[in-house]
Amino acid sequence: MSVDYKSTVFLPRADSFPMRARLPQREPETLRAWEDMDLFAKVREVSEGREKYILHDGPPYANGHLHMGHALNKILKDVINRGMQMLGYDAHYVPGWDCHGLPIEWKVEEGYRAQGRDKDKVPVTEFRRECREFADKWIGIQIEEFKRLGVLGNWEKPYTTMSYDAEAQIVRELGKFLVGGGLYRGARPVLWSVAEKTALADAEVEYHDHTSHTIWVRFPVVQAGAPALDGARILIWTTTPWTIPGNRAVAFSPNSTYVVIQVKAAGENDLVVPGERLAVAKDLLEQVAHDAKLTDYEVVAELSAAELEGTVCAHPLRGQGYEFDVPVLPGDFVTMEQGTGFVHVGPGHGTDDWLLARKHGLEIPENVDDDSVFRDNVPLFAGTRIYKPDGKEGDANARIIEVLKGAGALMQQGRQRHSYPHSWRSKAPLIHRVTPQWFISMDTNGLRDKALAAIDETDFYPPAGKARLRSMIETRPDWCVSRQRWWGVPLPLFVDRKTGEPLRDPAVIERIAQAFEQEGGDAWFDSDPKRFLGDDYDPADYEQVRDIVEVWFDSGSTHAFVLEARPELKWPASLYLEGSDQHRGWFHTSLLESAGTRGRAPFDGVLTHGFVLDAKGHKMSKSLGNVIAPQDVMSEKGADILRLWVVASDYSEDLRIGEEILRYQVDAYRRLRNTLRYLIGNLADFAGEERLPESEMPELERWVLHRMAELDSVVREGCRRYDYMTIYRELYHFCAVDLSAFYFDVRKDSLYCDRPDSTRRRACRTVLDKLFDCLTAWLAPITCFTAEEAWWARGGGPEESVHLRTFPEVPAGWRDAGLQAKWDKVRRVRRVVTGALELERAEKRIGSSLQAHPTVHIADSELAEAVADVDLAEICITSAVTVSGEPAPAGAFTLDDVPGVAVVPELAEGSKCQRCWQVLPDVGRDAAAPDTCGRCADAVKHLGVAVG
RNA sequence: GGGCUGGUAGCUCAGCUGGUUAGAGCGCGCGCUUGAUAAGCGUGAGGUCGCAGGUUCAAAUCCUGCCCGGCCCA
Repeated sequence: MSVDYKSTVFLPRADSFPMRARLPQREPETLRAWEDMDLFAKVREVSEGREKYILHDGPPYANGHLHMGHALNKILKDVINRGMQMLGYDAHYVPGWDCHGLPIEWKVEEGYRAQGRDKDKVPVTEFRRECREFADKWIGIQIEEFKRLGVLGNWEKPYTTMSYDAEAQIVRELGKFLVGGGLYRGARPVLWSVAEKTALADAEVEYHDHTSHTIWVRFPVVQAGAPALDGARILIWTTTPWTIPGNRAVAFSPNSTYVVIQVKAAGENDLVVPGERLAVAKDLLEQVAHDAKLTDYEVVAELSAAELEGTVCAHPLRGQGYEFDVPVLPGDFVTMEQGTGFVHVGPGHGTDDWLLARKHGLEIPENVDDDSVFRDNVPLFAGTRIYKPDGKEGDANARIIEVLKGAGALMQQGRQRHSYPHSWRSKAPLIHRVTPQWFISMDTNGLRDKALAAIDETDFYPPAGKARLRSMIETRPDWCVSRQRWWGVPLPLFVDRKTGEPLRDPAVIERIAQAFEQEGGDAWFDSDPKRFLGDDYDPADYEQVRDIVEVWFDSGSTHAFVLEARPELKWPASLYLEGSDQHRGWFHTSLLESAGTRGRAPFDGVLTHGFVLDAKGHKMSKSLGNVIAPQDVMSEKGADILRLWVVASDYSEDLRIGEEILRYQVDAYRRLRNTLRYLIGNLADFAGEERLPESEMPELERWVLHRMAELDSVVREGCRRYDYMTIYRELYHFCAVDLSAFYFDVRKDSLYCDRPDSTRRRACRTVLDKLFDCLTAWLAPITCFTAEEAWWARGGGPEESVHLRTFPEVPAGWRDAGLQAKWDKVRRVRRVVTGALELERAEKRIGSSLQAHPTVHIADSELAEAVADVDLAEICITSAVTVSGEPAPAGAFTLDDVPGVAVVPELAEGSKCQRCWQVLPDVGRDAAAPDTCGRCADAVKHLGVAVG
């Protein structure tokens, strides 16, 4: 009997964009399509001549698979690049890799050990070749992994620090410091790995717990600064007995008070002599007495720090080869946390010590050799060893303790577990020792000041990065750029055998650079020195340095051999973007390198992101089993999910990731995808002629346009400020709350049932078309795969890829604050209606809201005015609404936060239209379309559909 | 141990220079729809704003200490 009108309803058709996204399968297909069309080249083509935006890639290290930190870093870079590109810039992104250095060298050595080969019997260049191959292999792997994340860049021509041109330029950069006098050879304490026989960079050091000897040693006063010290002994405490032979001073805190005590008795401690007088810090007296088991003592004097000045001690081993004086000096680094308040100073074994010694012109002994063995000239201890190659303790400490005991200098000994520096590779404990190393001076040529000034000229995101970098530059010591290893750029230095001075000749440097450009750094080892020295110098007069350049200088020079060398880029970079650890890493060294050679930073802006933590906010680690690999997310959920996670998170802090968090992103993704799908479905047969000028549109449409104008600002501003979290939140809210829950829901009736030529439907579809245009563009930097899929699903636009577009221009006229204010009020009234209907549903009086005909009593004049010319039935999705100015009857439905509105729900009169399901009085009047309302009957007839 | 940084509902985030019952979305519970359906709509319940003090008429917002996390450094 009843007619099936479904075929006359214009339901969305979105087969080309299914909800089942299958991202793990589809994304690789999209990638292939991009490769086939050479998307990156095309993007470059369309942006030719535009202002450049250059995000210079901080090079990841070429070993191992990507982890979540890499994924975060590269996705963030990609989102920003794409955003700037769509903002209208030419954002040419060149990825790069850091290739030299110990980790790779170590890996290759591990292979040697496994094969029983001896590294020392392999020619340097063969070893280096294997390192190069190792790096090459991992670059290839990482390229594929980065591409899978959706990262768009110049993968055809990435940069590497081991390319010949890079190695050559690194030599030239170092040459600038050399010729300018900023590079010098110095002896100063470095953290030295006995196991690897090399100095380590700060970044190569890890702190682990380590059990050390602790000793309390007495230094006899030979020249008292204050009478109370006459004949007394100064007590020091240290965890490194082996530094005692290197002692040259004792330091005290200039802000503390000290005491002299007389020992009366000591229990179970025959190393203390009753009657002797000892000087210690007042605050630490009790602790010292307890540790040294002084059972009875008396404070005989109290001394200010100033009274200590001028005091001189003897070395505790005076008479056995240690005859020099040991001055007692003020030192800011002395703390009252542990020990005695006096710190023994070994200028060769600590930075504080070294600085103090330099300040007071003390000797800086080089007591220990590469193997941590005391040299022949060290009395009593020559030949003893601090650490064995496997990191175990040698015989030095025991011997020193024994000798101190014999000399009556030792007062007490023990052990303490504490944090201690270790090598990141061998995990062996390190020592501080002075070695001849090459340094870039922070002060020659005003490098520190230049760098600090450059920081002030730089924009930091978030701003806190500025202070962080600044404080590091302010306090850092000279930059040690030499390493005693094989895999790196050779230090291009010849040292005059007579003077010990390096040859500072630009021509020599340039000859070295030329050779490296042709053959790479291997040329250094393969060539006769004459090749570099030319005819001007006699090779016999010079020693060729065999050290290599530390890797941070390599990466600090990328701006020179990438940004300056490639005409398609620009110097300085628009932005450097890395994790917050790079304040001491790449940001830091790039700044120093560039400030030293070019007088300014190689970047206009610096952006730092936090670290990826697990769901509970803890560091990811294999041992905790809380590691989430990007490859797994990729194969289970898809890159767009990971990309959503990145932009939904506040990258300025640490980011958490976990199963629940990812599931949340999957849900969010589905919502966004469904929004696109709804647009595509309702625009399936949209023709350009259908478009309606904005001026002829209903207010509801113009309200959507207004919202689009707002979103446009959010997107553009967010891109400029790298604030994607806000973009994401606003976009999502717009899709879920404004569109899906309101606009789409309200306009469903019109889209499905109105005549295609009706103004209302045409206006709506015009807006849907604009929405599609905007949303695909706005989402393109974020969900790059899905935005493209949607773009293609509609048959594509004028551009063959969504990524060739820029953000659509949104006419300023779309903004209408008055309309916004009015429709906010309309929606407030709507909420009261939907609330009332919910009660009706609970009471089972209605199911669909179309069954209702509420009466809305509005006492609030502003709300009444807002609603006056609005079809509330349409907006509330009911079949009818009666608006009344009469006072509401008792029991009418109200909401506390919408005063002045009361709703009395009733059932709609009439019968249900079989086409639009509204309940209307005029259903069934037109025999040509039985059981339909007037609007639908007209639509059906217009369609010319045979009914019945 | 030091510097920097953070700790707001189950989750991701808003809450500006202190001022009514701390917000949003998601998730969850309940209901509707079954013509966005591996969808959509409505609605409800969730928070001692890390803890403890203090300043103030008033603090999630300011101060101090502590606890827990992170980065960097020693």
